Amino acid sequence: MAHAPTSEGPHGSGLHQDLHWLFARLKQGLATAETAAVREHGMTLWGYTVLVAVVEAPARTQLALAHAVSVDKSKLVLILDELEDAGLVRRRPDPADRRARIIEATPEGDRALKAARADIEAIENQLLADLAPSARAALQSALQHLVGEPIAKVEDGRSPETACAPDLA
Amino acid sequence: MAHAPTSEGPHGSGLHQDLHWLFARLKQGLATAETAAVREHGMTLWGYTVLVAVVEAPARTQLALAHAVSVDKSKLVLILDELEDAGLVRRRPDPADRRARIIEATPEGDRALKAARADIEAIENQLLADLAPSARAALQSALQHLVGEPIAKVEDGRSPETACAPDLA
DNA sequence: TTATATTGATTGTGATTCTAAATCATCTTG
DNA sequence: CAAGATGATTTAGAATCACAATCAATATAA
Repeated sequence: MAHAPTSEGPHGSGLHQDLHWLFARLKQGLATAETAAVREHGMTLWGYTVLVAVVEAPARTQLALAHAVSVDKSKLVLILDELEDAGLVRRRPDPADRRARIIEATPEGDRALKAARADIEAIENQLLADLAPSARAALQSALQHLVGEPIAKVEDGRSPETACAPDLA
Repeated sequence: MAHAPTSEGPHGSGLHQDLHWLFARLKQGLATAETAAVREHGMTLWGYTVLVAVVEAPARTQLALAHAVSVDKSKLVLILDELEDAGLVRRRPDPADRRARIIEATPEGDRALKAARADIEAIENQLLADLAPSARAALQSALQHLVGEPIAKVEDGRSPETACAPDLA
């Protein structure tokens, strides 16, 4: 595998060194590992993501929740169905607005989330294990910063906001 | 583990700080930006990825090529169809093995790839624009290192090799 | 108040996409 | 030459997704 691509030069070096590939690959690896992890706590990766949002930034409506996790509202319905069937969240009617449902984690949901989160952190810590603490911090901070950046070159009047919803699968 | 998952600061930003979310989000952002970029050169993102592999690490068989880019062989067929229809690659019968097809880039494919690659590098450079050169180098090197790491905790006898094929869409 | 429009949740639909098996031709091995 | 393996392609089925359509409830305006 250790192919030495001819004369690296300033740009193009190893086969895939572009950010997109690196991100895609790392994301995918984490996705499968974490999918397996959270399944043992009765949820899917989407469920986990939504549950985190429910616990940490409770929203008064599913619409707001959907926006918070960057998922389509119609998809959120299914995710919540799963979570509710698993007994991890409850859809409570909002007394102030009978259309809305207040989503709240059940005690069991809280417990499951804590456990799942611990597992996920373990996975991610293990991935980062070989990195020096400084490199680790630098990575985290760089990534955190980049997610805030608009990516598309805003040529005309195009909104840089479009296209951010990641599929976690 | 100096990890502060607790919701600090102004709500909304500290929500998802796990690696998986960061990677997924960054990958998605780059995916849409780069998809648009390569389309102007007559290819899709998968096509671009395959074309890079074809040029930089020519494989004697589609199977090997599929493995190189971590894509299913049946999917590679469609990707190559696109590239061939666009006149960017050629399926040449292998004189030594009439089953196999040698995939090679056409002159036009070479040109298109160079142009597309320049665009992609521009996009990625712009994304990294705000990072200090040192942080940039650190990020690149950290990511490069991480992709080599096995991710799944190898509990039983499970292979860490499984589950690496990223979907670039 | 009534009428209209907006919001929130859900359901349905069409299109897209991936995986896995089946197919066909060719090669290799016994 | 027969039997199995390999390479490319096709097909079929499932899964997923975005988008429109629907239904209920609220807000707004006349």
